[in-house]
Amino acid sequence: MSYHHGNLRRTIIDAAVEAIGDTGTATWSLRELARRAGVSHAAPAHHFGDKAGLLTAVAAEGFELFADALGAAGDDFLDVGVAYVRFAVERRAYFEVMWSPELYDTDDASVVRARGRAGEILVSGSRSLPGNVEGDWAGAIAAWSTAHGFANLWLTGALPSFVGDDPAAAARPVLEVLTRGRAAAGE
Amino acid sequence: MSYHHGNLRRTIIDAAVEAIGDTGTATWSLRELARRAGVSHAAPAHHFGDKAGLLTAVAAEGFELFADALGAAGDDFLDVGVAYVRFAVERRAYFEVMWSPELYDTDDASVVRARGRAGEILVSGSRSLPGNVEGDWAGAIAAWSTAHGFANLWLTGALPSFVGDDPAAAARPVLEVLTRGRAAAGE
DNA sequence: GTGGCATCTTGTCAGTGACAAGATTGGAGT
DNA sequence: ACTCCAATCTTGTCACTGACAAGATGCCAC
Repeated sequence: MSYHHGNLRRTIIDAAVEAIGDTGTATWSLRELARRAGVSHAAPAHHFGDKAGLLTAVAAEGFELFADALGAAGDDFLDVGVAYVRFAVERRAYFEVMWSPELYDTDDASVVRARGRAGEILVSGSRSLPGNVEGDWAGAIAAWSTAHGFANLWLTGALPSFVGDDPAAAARPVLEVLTRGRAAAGE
Repeated sequence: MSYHHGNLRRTIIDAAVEAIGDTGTATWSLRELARRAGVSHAAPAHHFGDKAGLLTAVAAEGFELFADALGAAGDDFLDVGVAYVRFAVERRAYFEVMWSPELYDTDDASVVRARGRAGEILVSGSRSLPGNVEGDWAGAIAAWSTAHGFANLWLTGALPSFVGDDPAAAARPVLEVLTRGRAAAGE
């Protein structure tokens, strides 16, 4: 092992994401990540400043991955919603950090950019809501809230067991509730 | 100040709730709460064992208050949903702890009891969903998800500013989306 | 090939959670 | 009134943490 690690920044972020996925954001330490990477206890500080700096990097990367995942789902409201839930479960660590603004710097330039990209994709997805009219913010926010709420409830383990063990399959009928009767009612 | 505080348990819980409301669950320490209560650094440990024990007490009390708030809202789905959001914002500290299972002992007897009580009220509220049929778990979970998601998005500050500054007023039209056209479509 | 700079290390400090052992006190039983 | 006991709180201690300062190393542009 040479003096310079070579890819410490990437390694530390990956270790952080893994640790967060295992036990959350509070149970590990920068020093533990440093040990795991075979590096001194102060090395991560050079790249991230402090713990909030590391989590800022995780959040920024998370929003980028999130935007990618939503974008790949297409233009249909249901598909975007399912992708929203799928991302939350499959990349749980990123998702949890992203929505914990007290943990990182929400005004960081890379965070703002990535979050903006994800937001635009979300808005364009809500346009395919049946019966959607221009400026119907209640409908768009209801769709967002439902996907976000379902994802959070799934992650906290609060949902009853009969919804099954496949989050995407369970989310679809729930999101469909938002479309029931809407087209028929001509709203 | 006598040797025995007299009401340390209550005082520590209140101080914890206040601190969580200010800056979250990670920025304060048991020792700081002890100092604030004018008590030695190890006194809280007697009542709660450790930090998780304290948060377990907060969560249990939170679910009790939550059940009270939902119960007081009546039987209408919309009113219960609005009460859900209002509780999340007005008692933010309790709400955040309640839905952070990694912070406390979710199997604690008092937690299980209080959470069960809140769950029953929630289920009975979903029965008033327009077009509700017996066993329509997608509808009930959609309602729960929407209220829960809206509350979380509000708390994280993710919602656009045009929704206003009154969470209850903003939540109502969003929750109403779930009822649009449903009765008319006879579903 | 050398100077500069990003990268990483060593050293240190106050603060933290957790535990052990001892001090204090109110109150129940007699 | 007295004793004793259990709940409550204190003091002392340990390994660990985040944060900072100062120094060592080695890659790379020139």
